[in-house]
Amino acid sequence: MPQQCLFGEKWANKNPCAGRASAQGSFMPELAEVEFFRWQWSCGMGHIILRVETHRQTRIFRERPARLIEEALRGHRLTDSRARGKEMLFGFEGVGWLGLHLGMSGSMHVMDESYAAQAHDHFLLRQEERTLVFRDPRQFGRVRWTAGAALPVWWINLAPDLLDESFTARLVAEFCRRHGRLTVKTLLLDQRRFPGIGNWMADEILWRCRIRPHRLAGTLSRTAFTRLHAEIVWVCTHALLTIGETGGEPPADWLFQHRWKDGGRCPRTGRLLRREEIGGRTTCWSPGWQR
DNA sequence: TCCTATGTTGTATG
DNA sequence: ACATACAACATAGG
Repeated sequence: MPQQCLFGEKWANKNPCAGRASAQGSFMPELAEVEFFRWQWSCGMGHIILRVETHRQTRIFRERPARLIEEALRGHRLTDSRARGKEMLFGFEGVGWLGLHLGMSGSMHVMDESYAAQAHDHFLLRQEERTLVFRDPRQFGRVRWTAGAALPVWWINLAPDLLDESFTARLVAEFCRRHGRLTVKTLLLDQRRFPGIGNWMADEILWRCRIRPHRLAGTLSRTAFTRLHAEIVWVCTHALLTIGETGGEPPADWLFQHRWKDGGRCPRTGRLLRREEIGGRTTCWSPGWQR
């Protein structure tokens, strides 16, 4: 099974976190951030989990008891690592699969072997030379475990990767027509068709398409479907090349850099950006530019 | 003190 | 049954 990783599986012995203090901070996980965090743990590949430490009462273990996961992982090698959208899957010698989701505030880190857990470090995998850390203050994240060599059903049923050739403009059009009464903003956040797109990516894509986020999906033209597809692919690709690879941020000519600032201006028109709540999520758009 | 937060899900409503 | 809307989850920071 080929891995969906833009950069290949180039893990080495080095710690990819080294010299990247800013990435230890808090950015919220969408497609590229998830890929970045998945990559962080790659330095643990091929190494045995000596011991697992958990905060057993936290919500991230609501699907499986923490104790079960502790016992399942102990003594086994981390041998597989993949991401699709916001979901991650780590394999252990055919013994089972660890599924991770970062929720709203999750992050992953690599610390030294004697690292002491901080308040929100709910899940620590101890290896001989390092500790793999799952941190999540708000506990909207999730840890799953599926025993056995076969890929978990929930993983197999995930929507196709947005950078896979099977993701086409036709699929976008069909989904928009099927849910024609939803705003296009709400639609882009649907992980069943657009895995990995989150709030900032949705706004970025619509801004590049010059489509107002309020537009009902059923009112979009054929041209709009084509543009949507193209910008989805473009934003995913370039987010992975910036955020995904380095843990940094996209360039100043992205909406990303302006969307949260009061008085932020559209990089294309220079006009003030507007923020409104659409479908329960704060949405940023550029009046006059998006129609 | 009150408001916000880049996500998902269970439940209510149409 | 099906699609859509929204409160709830838990914590930190402005």
